[in-house]
Amino acid sequence: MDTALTTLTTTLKSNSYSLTKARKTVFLALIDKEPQTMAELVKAVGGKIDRASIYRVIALFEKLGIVERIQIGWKYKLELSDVFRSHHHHITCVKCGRTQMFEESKLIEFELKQLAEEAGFTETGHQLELRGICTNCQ
Amino acid sequence: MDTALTTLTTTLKSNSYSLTKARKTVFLALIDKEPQTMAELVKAVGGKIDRASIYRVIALFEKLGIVERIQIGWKYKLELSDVFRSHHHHITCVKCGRTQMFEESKLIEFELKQLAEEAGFTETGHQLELRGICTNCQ
DNA sequence: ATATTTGCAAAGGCTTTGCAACCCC
DNA sequence: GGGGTTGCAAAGCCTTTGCAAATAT
Repeated sequence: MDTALTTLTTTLKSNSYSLTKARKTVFLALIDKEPQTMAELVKAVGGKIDRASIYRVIALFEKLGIVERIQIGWKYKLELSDVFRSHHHHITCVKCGRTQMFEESKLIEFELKQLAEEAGFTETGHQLELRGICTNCQ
Repeated sequence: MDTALTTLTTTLKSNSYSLTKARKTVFLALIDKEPQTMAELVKAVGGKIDRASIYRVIALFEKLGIVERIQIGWKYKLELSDVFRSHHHHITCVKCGRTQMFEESKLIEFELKQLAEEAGFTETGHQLELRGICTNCQ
């Protein structure tokens, strides 16, 4: 986590942004946590940081690749990007709504790159969202 | 397209819903079209159908599996589901924003099912969103 | 005929914006 | 000190909801 803060500072500095109280607070609220909705994030740091600033910090973090917006159904949640966590995706139970992460296989990653190429694109990233029924709900 | 309308009617009827003017109009605005945002859809049929009704029709169509909400970045667009179009996904150019569809491979589909199983889930569906740079923008 | 569906208008959320005060380097 | 940032309040979207009128079978 100390390393993480250093990485954050470096990323900000190298893009000519400063490490402010708001940015640090939002970052700490995201680290080592499950993906959060904006509402949850606002609840978590709302007392300290203004709603509008949270939105601005998240927008900046997304631009700098610090945060990723992942889709859960038609809503989205926020989590730190692959720089701070290993590359993964999520599967959500359509019955109970529980979300769980899983590592992606190298094979699929390779194939996705290939698919993109066949379509005439150079892949720069992807998002994968699985839906299913979890063990408890079967 | 005549077949499509028949399928629509059947799907509605078998769920005890009727084929109304609003539902037919929205359906026709979606058929054989690129994925549309809600705003575009409203613009397309807005003169004829009220905004609120369009939302209600889309909600119903989603529930019945007639329409799918696909993610493009952090927005969503609407298109007819696999029942009316073959199963596919989209790739979006991060530079020019153009979205293109591509067929998914059986291999990937199989692997996704497997991944879900390893996580303890029975897969019921998935969404895949690729980002990349298209030929024109390279 | 009557249960469903629509249009209208209004409310509810979420997100963005302008601007003065404030903070970081 | 001075430009980048924040908080506040207000505005802007997008989406949902209640209800009376219109429609489908």
